[in-house]
Order: sequence, then C-alpha cells, then structure tokens
Amino acid sequence: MVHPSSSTSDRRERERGQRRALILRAAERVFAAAGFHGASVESIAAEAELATGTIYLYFINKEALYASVFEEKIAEKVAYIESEARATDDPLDGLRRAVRAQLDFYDQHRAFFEIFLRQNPVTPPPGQAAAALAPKLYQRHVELLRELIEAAQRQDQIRPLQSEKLAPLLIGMAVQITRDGLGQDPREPLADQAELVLELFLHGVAAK
Amino acid sequence: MVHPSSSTSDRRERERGQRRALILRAAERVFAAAGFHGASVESIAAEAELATGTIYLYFINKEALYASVFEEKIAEKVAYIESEARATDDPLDGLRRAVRAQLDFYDQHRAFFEIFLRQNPVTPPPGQAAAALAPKLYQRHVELLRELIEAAQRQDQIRPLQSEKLAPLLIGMAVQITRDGLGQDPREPLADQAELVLELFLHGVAAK
Amino acid sequence: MVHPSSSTSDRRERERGQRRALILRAAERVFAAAGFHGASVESIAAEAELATGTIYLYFINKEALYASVFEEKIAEKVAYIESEARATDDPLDGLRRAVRAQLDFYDQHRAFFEIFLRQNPVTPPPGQAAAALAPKLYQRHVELLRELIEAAQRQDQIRPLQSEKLAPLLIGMAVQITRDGLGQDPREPLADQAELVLELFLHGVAAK
Amino acid sequence: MVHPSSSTSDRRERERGQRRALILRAAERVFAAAGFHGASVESIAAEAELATGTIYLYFINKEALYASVFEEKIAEKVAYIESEARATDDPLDGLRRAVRAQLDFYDQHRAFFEIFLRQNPVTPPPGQAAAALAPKLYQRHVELLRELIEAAQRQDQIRPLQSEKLAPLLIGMAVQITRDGLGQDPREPLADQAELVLELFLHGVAAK
DNA sequence: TATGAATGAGAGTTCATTCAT
DNA sequence: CATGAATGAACTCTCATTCAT
Repeated sequence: MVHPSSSTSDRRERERGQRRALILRAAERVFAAAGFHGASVESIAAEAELATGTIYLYFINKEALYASVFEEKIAEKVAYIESEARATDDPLDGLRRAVRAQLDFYDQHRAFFEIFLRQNPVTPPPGQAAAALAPKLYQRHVELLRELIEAAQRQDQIRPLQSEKLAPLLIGMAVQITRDGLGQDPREPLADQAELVLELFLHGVAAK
Repeated sequence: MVHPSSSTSDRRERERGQRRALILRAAERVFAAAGFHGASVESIAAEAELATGTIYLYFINKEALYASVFEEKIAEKVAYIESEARATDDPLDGLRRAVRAQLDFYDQHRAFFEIFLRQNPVTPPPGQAAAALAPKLYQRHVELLRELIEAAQRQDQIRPLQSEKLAPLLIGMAVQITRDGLGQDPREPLADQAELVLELFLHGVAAK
Repeated sequence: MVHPSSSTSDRRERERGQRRALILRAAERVFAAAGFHGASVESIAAEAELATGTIYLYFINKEALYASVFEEKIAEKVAYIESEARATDDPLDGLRRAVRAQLDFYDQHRAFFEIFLRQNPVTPPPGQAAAALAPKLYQRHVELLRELIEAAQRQDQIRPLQSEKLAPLLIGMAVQITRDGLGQDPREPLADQAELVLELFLHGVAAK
Repeated sequence: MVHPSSSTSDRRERERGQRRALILRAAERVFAAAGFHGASVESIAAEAELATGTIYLYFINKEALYASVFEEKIAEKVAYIESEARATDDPLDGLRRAVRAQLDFYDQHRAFFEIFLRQNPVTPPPGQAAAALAPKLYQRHVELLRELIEAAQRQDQIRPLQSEKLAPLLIGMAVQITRDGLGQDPREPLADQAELVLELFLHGVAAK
C-alpha cells in the first residue's frame, strides 16, 4: 500500500469501467433489436437497470454511445481475426484463417451485424464523431490482409498485384456472404464458405 | 387522337407522373445528404419547391417515399447492368461488363449510394414495406450473373462451381470497392477496377 | 311566360336548392357517423358524389354546413311537434301529443341524434354561427308547450304555476329518455314512454 | 415515522398525485373554454405552467386526459349528491336533497358543465376509452334515486310505478334546468328550482 | 359552375438531454 | 455519483380552404 489514495481511485476507476461495459452490453442488445433511432436512451438504461441520467455520466450523448458500441465490437472483430491469422506461419493459411475468422465472427454476433450491415457506420449526422474509429479499424483489417498477401508475394505464392487493392476484395466477398445470410433462419455456419472464398481468391474460377 | 376525351386524363396522368418523379429526385438528394431520419418531409418538400402536404398526395408516408427512392434507383441500376451485360454474346465478356456497369453506376450516382451503403435496405421500422422490392432486385442481379456464369460453364470457360455462390462474391467485391471509395474526394473512376476484379475472379491471385 | 329570363333563373335557383339539399343529406349521414371533427369535407363531398370544392359553392365553410344540417333537422323536429300538437283542441291532449311527437322524432332520426346529444349545438368555436338558429328553435318548442300549458291553465286543468318553467321540465324528461335509449340496440319505441311522462307531469308520483 | 424509508416514496407519490391534480384542473379550464378539439395539449400545459411533454408523463394521451377530467368531475358530482341525499332518513326529503344537490353542483362547476352538456360523454373517437366510466357513474346516480323512490314506495308515499323509469325523468328535469341556465349571465342559483321540480315530480301540475 | 390538386398552418406525440434532489 | 421527472424542440401527418383550369 504505497499509495493508499491511489488504490481507492483504482477501485473507482475499475468500477467505472465495469459500469461502462455494462451499459455497452445493454446498448448493444437494444441497438441490435431496434436500430439507432428505434432505441431510446431510456430503454437502454432500463436494459442496463440504471436510471436514464446515469447513461450520460458515461457517454456524452446517444450517438457517442452508439459509436462506442460499434467501435468495441469492430475492435473485437479485428482482434479476433488478427489472432486467428497470426496463429500460423504460412501466409496463405493465414489468409484462409482470416477469412474464416471474419465469417465466424459474423456468425457469433449475428444480432449485432443485423445493424452493422444496415447502418454503416451510423445513420445520423453523417461524418460525425461516430465515424471516427471504425474506419481506422477497417484499415487495420486491410493492413493485416495486406501483410499476409505481401508475405505470400515474397514467397512467390501470390502474383505481384497491388496488395492494397486485393485486401478489400477479399473482405468484400466475406461481407457479401454475411449480408446474404442475414435474414435467413435457420442458417448454416457462414464460416463453411471460407474455403470457397479462398479458392476463388487464389485460383479463380476459370477452367484451366 | 381516336379518343380525344381520354387525352385529358392522359395529360393528368402524365403530369402526375412528372410530379412524382420531381418529388423522388428531390427526396433522393435530401435523403442522400441527411439519411432517413435526418431528412424531414418538410425539407424534401422545400427541395421540390412544393408544400409539405403535397408530398402526401403522392406517397402515403415518409417511409413509402424512402422506399420508392430506393426501389427506383436500384431498379435502374439492375436494368443498366443487365443491358450492358446483354450487349455481348461472350459470357466472360458479359461478366466483365456487368462488373464494370455496377461500378460505373455507383460512380454516376455517388450521392445516392452514400445512403445505400449506409442503410441497406432501410433503417427505420426494420422489415417494413421499404424492404419489399429491394431484395427482389438484388436477386435479379444475382440471377443475371448466374446465367452468365452458367453459360460460361457450358462452354467450359468456368469450372463447375456452384454459380449461386459465385455470383454474390463477384457483387461483393464491386460493392467493397465502392464502399472504400465512398468518402474519398476527388476520386478516380471506380469502373477502372473492373478489370482487376474480373482477373481475380477468373484466374485468382496465386502464382502459377 | 311573361318573364322568360326569370324562368331560367327560376330553374337555376331550383337546381341550386336541390344540390344544396343533396349536400345536406350527405353531410347529415357523414356527421352522424363520424361527428363534426371526424367528418372531413372531402368525405362529405364523396358521399354527395361531388368534388370537394363544390361544397364551398353552397356553404361558406364546414361549420356553416354543420350548422345548416343541425338547423334543418331541428326545424323539422319543431315543425313536426307543432303539427302534431295542433291536431287537437284539448290542451292536455296537445301536450301529450307534443311529448309523443318529440320522442317519436328522436326514434325516427336516431342516427342524427347520436350526434345531437353528444354535441349540442357544435363543439368548435363555442357560441359561433352554429349556435345561431338552434336556440331560437328550442325557444319555439318551449313557446308551443307554454301555450298549451297556459291554455290548460285558463281551463283550470293545470295549476297556476309558471309555464315558462314547466315547459323545459317536460322537454327535459323526454330528452333524458332519449339519451338513455341512445346506445341501446335493439330498442323499443321511445314514444311508448310518452304516457308515463305525461302522467308524471300532470299527476305526479306521490300516493294520494 | 415507523418506516422512514417509505416516507420518500410516500412523498413521491403524493407529489405525483398533486401534479396530476394540477394538470386536471388546468385541463378542465381549457377544455371548458374550448372543447376537446379546440383545446391543444400545449395550451393545457401552458395553463398548468408546465412543459408540453410533462402532460404525457401523467396521461398517455389527450383523450385519456379528457376522460379523466370527465370522470373525476362526475364521480365528484355523484358522490356529492349521494352524501346529500343520505343525510336524511326521509326518502322524499332525500329525493329533494338529491335534486337540489344536482343543481347545486352544476351551479358550483358551471365552467365544466359548459363542456359536459355539449359533449356527452365525449366527442372524439366515439365509444372509446373516454366513455368508460361516465355511464357507470350515471348508473350510480340512477340507482341512488331508485333506492329513494323504492323506499318511499314501501312507505306508501309514492305510487307503485317503475322506479327505473322515474329516476331518469327526475334527473332529466334537473339537467334541462341546467342547460337552460347555461349561457345566461348573470344567473340566479339553479338550486332554487329544486322545489318546483320535486313538487312537479310528486304532485304533478294538474289542478285537483 | 364544377373540379380536385395544391396549399400550409397546426396538432399530437416522442425523446435526447438536463439538473435538482 | 445516481436518479428520473421535467423539459421543449422537432417531427410526421391531416385537412379546411383556395384557385387555376
């Protein structure tokens, strides 16, 4: 106990973080069910079993809360993809795992992506605070794939095409698979289609 | 001129159609700038230089107007892609033209797709009237590509993979290109990337 | 044909009156079904198979139309009561017939009185044009009964109480019977209760 | 003081009740002056010196507020009549007091009855929530008079006529007195006419 | 005279945000 | 810090009335 006073503020800070997380989880559920405008701050507070005003102690306004929900989820997604892709040394296998992880994450967070794919990144004042972090995370996703592609290129496994153009195409295919699977119920695991995506990406569909 | 009496109602109908189109164009601009909830009916009316109430003579409510903006634009897009793709007998060339037309249409209607790519197909009461036609048009787009793919398969130009899986992947790549190009200003024509998309689609990126 | 030109305007005037009556009848139906505010001018025009604007060629505004519907109906009611009451020389019989006629008229125009008893004489700007004629007609009703009461008083059939106080009481009893019978379906003829009303009015309910 | 913790919620509840009553009184004034449709929620809020939205914290919508104004007033009326009538053991005196109380209550709440007698029980969506309690309260009024009449009948003070028919007639006479006195200004107390009503009710107007 | 499309003021209601407790 | 009642701006939609045809 060198700094007894700081241990108190540590606890304070920890509790604050927990409450913030509590609100984020509640908000995610409510936004997923009702969309940005359909979700009232009051209903989010109720879902979190807090008073309406309390939300504003943790987020300056509704839009910031929405943005935070988004960012945390997308950060989680990118982190998941990254960890999966880094689990191998083979760049092509890394790409395969990255695509599979992307589809898998969609599968695991289906309710959330029902909003994500409808409102990207946020409906209201476009180009506002909400859009701040999300593009950066997308960039990280792109960068990860680029690295893998370039590693494969260095090993002559992939042709010397512009990696910054290829990465989005790979992402776009996975996103479209998700979008198609969106309203469908019951559904097969999207991740199953990762192999097809990679096959196409690597070898194309043309007959030899 | 056989039925001069009908010429009056003909004119009426034509004028009604023109007015409707006028409102749709105004609504497109305002929705593109502000999104569904950010656009007030009053602002749309002002943009169309009409009174607020007039909007309701042509569309039962704001959501129906929004849906109409969407549907007309997407119908136009699919029709454009279809006409471009049908302009050749070679299925592979058809696919190339389809992708190029998709990107080109995005280029030509950039303001609109600022909404489209954010809200797909519609933000508000989810699963309402708005979502009615759009999925059908997407299906038509998919069907068109499937036909071309299957024609190429019959000519042994494309391997016997499931065409209903391949078509969305092709669309998804083009969409992602568009999404990436969204906020960027100034921009190069998206259509320029059609060749890369098709190269990837047909031959993949793997070194031989 | 001394004034051929006037015969033309006669026809004009007659046609104008017919159309006015057509509108009044349509308005009565619609007002009875929906009340003053629930009835739109457009719906009245539709009921009359006319264009909306045409209504305004015959009535300066909706309220005036409503007032006319009212006045005509109440004038008809008073005229009917008067004619029934005058059909006898015996003042007590006249009173009995007046009460019966009042109830009978309610019976015959049930739909109309569903509004009348709810909105008396008109909801909106109270004490406006609408209220103009109706009180005068009520006064005529009161006067009629007063005359009969006073005639009976002159014949020593009714005690020398203030006739201007008695007449409303008689009317009030009949109105209350109507109000009670309002929502009831099916219903016995209200007129059947005229005898009870008069028995009470003349002899009271006290045991002798 | 036994449960200090409950005293907080007690106060809350009390304050809520006071606020509700404040709104009801304001609404009564505004509705009385302008009728249901003429009164805007905004004007009622202004009269209560509250914000518009506050009204909706206490009443789900305008119609519910209107219905509450009605019901509370009529409940008060019937309670008043009942308490007055029960203050004596003599059934005939009870009837006299009931009639007097009815007229007296009209006198005391004149502004309110300007609406009541125009719109009975409620103008708007007819047969909605608004009409729920009022008829029941009217029934209680009728029942009270019936009891008194039947008590008098058992004492041979009133002839064996159907009490359920007589009670409305008594009420109807008092209502008509009120209606006549409605627009008149200045006015004598309506209650003064209670004696005449009862004299007529008991003994009729016929000369012996 | 008749039409009915257009007008635009106005109303009820919601809800993000604030702040006294 | 937490509360939740209060706020009031803003929105969608209606409809009485007008007027060019």
